[in-house]
Amino acid sequence: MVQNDDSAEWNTDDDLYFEIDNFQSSPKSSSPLVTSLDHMFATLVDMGFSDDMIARAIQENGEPFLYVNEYICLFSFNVIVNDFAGPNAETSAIIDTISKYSMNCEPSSSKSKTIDHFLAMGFDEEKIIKAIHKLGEENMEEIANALLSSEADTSPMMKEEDNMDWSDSDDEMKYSDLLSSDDEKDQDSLYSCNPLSSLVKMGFSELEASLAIERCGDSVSIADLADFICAAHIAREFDEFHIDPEEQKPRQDIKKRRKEPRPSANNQPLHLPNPMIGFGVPNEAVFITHRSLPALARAPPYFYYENVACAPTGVWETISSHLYDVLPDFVDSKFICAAARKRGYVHNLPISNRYQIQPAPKLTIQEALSHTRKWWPAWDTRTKLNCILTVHASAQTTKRIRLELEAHTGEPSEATKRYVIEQCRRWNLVWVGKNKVAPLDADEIESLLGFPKYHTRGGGISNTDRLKSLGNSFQVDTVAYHLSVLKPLFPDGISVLSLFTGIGGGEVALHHLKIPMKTVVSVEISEGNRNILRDFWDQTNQRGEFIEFEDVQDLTRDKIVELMKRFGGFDLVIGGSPCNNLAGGNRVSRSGLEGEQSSLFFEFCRILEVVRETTMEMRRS
DNA sequence: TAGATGATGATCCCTGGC
DNA sequence: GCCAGGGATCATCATCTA
Repeated sequence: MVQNDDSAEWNTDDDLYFEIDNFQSSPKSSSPLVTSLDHMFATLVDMGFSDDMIARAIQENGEPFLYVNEYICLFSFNVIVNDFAGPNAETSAIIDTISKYSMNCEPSSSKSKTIDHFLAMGFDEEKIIKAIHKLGEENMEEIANALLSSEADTSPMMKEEDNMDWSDSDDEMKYSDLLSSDDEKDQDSLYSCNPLSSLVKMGFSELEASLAIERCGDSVSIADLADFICAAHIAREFDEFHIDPEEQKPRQDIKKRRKEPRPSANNQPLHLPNPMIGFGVPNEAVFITHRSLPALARAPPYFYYENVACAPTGVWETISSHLYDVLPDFVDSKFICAAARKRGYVHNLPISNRYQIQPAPKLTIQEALSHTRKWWPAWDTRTKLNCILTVHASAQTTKRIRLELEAHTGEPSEATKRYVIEQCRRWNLVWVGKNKVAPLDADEIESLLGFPKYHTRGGGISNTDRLKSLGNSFQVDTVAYHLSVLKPLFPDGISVLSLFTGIGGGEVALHHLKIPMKTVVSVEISEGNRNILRDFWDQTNQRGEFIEFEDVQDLTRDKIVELMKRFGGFDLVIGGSPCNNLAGGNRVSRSGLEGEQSSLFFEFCRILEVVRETTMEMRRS
């Protein structure tokens, strides 16, 4: 079982990380733990249950699991924490759970979902069905590989960056694969005669091919047209693929409720997915493991950009177009922790084999803030907090609520309940006593956002600034989930260029993932935030080199080149530029990407481009 | 003077009704 | 398909207070 004990803080549980780390770095070891788990897993597979069902059943019975490398590793925390209690102790309960899944499973729903998924990617239905029949519908990745292989002759640009052998530790090999652009040129010349017929031959429908040509113009390459169609497929998957099968209805029954978004420069409107789980979150059984990354985005280094999802119309289209047309991974952190945080992440990271750092965050307010549980009235049914902002409720607000509640001797009136709930939602209030609500304090926010306890405490930063910095930060568990794919790629450590570092959410995520940081060049305007990160660096005994800059504009081309030559380049450029002019909470200057602060996004693009160019030059020489 | 407090809408999206 | 209503949102700024 995952420990409920609050003492299991990130910063004090190094032993636990050590065990996880060892387990992941040698997944094929013959330790009793792995042997037993492998045996149980193999036995259940032999019994005809799918990997997914087994994993879900084990999770439901209290055994979290991790996706490691190319296969699922079952992982028992009580084994580690309590010195191997034995995975077989709950095997019968797990089998019972799987049996229920099997009995309750609607074959058509899951299979149609798998078929729909690959249909949306443009594969032939007959081939999909054959692949599912041969490999099992739950083996999404193998099905995708099989389909890609079968399509290779007719659809060369469908090769996926995720199909690379990530276990290969030779970075040069991986990047050379990424950098290979000759294939792109060849395929363009191959299909340059008639774009429409070429796209149809590649398996796209005539309608979507002609639509792509109409949208993009007939002068663009076949590869770009194919990328456009694939991008549209993925965007559609955001809206449809993740819908609960129980709620999924025929397309003609879905009411069109949204206004048509303003088209972007490349005529590609972006939708926020509902539910907002992007390419997948840890607790969802279904997630996308492959995507078509535009050729331009495949060049090193890896980049990871974050900002608020609910930005003014057209902003994400602009961001995407400036970051090599990579589609944002829109994720609401409420699927990963107890607080909502709707963010868009544009990155060129692989998306398969992600895993969550353990122990996983608590998913409900009552679990995450257990000290509030006994005061929580039954009529306040909230289980998730709203987004943690930079401002919090005034004492007047909580006083008004207390007086309103104290006016009733028993159960409050319905009007009072409505008022209190509305205020609680608006200001993210939690129950701290009888008739007493309070805003979250900084310590609680640190915990909810996945930071080590007291991460922002001390160092001369005021409480107000502490709350402001936290409100502007990453949700560490969400970012760590995305960055987890880097773990097998950089076993010897990673060099990071961290822009708009804030209080170091990216660095904390890498530390939690136990990815050694060889170099961190950090750029952060706030002195208080720089102090916080420097303290973190010292307190966690980092051995790498740590360099700070105050302003992104100090990172001139010459400076970047100098730093890259000194450190051998950067493996990851990470950052979330200011959202001040994008955030809904801004009543004064929500002026979009052209705003005073948010226009710094273009500095992120400038610096990333210099790093990419310099990386190319360094690899050529 | 630094830090804390409290009042200040706009925008986007979803829901539900017609 | 349209529209009104409501919920949610990495905030800003003037004023107060110690």
